[in-house]
Amino acid sequence: MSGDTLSGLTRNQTLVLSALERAGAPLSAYTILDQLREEGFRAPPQVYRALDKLVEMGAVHRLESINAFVACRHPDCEGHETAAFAICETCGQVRELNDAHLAHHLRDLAGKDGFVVRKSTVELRGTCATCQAAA
Amino acid sequence: MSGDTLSGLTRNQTLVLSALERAGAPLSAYTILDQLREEGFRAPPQVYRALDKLVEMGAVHRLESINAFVACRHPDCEGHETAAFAICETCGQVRELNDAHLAHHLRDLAGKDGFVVRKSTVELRGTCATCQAAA
DNA sequence: GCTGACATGTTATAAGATTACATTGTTGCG
DNA sequence: CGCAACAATGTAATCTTATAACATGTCAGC
Repeated sequence: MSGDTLSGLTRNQTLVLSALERAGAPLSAYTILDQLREEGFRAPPQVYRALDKLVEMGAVHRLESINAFVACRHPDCEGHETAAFAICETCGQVRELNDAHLAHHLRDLAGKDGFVVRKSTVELRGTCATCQAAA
Repeated sequence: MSGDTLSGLTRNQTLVLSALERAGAPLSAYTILDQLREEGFRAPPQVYRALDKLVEMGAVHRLESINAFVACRHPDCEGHETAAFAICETCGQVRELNDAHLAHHLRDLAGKDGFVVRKSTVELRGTCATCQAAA
């Protein structure tokens, strides 16, 4: 292997993951790119390639409904293909909801028609407790 | 009112909805645009404006995970904000799953943390029964 | 030192969505 | 009628998100 830094991550992967962990909230690929210009990043593929791998290995989730990426908080949990997310539209914070029940329920629901689920996207947009209280 | 054609839809809204109904499958905004060039469509806003209204009134759903739009098959059902979709990655067909249980479950799950859901996105990608059998 | 595999760098472009502004059309009303 | 007000439409430009294609670098093992 070549540019290892930590537990099998390459330099670019490490940088992208750190940026997401630092943010503690979802970032768009282009925001990450901007934050890593000082580290030498210059073009989108550098970010997207790292993100692809990180998503593949379960360290990062893609939030399809807002075209953004967020570091996974349960690096050791099972259901990376079936996680659900609660996205606060006020503060941008994301909570990862892990519920095996839900995954099962979805599989069953679709399965009634003979549909086989490969990947499920569950994203709830609304207001988190904190922002609710502040309103 | 101005360009009415049917039940309160304007000309452009009618054209866009017809295109989606004709397709019987999800279309991207730009595909719709291309299909409506002969009817005089020339720029994205004409499509997006119509789509916005149609989504708002529940006649069309936006599939966030594939950046596409699909005509709603249950024009009279309740849960337009909580519908779930099974999207076949082989044939492109979409099945709309309506399950009040699921909506409740999601609200409860998020609600444990005090999160209030405004809109939920549930999209399952996989293989439909037909394509499964053909494999 | 060569080679094969993988990571990286770089340019360009595709695809999706919105902003801003000009134009037209309808309606209500003096 | 004439005109103001508003809704829908048309149009150009731009912005954001994502990928394709190709060049370069790096290291392991022979």
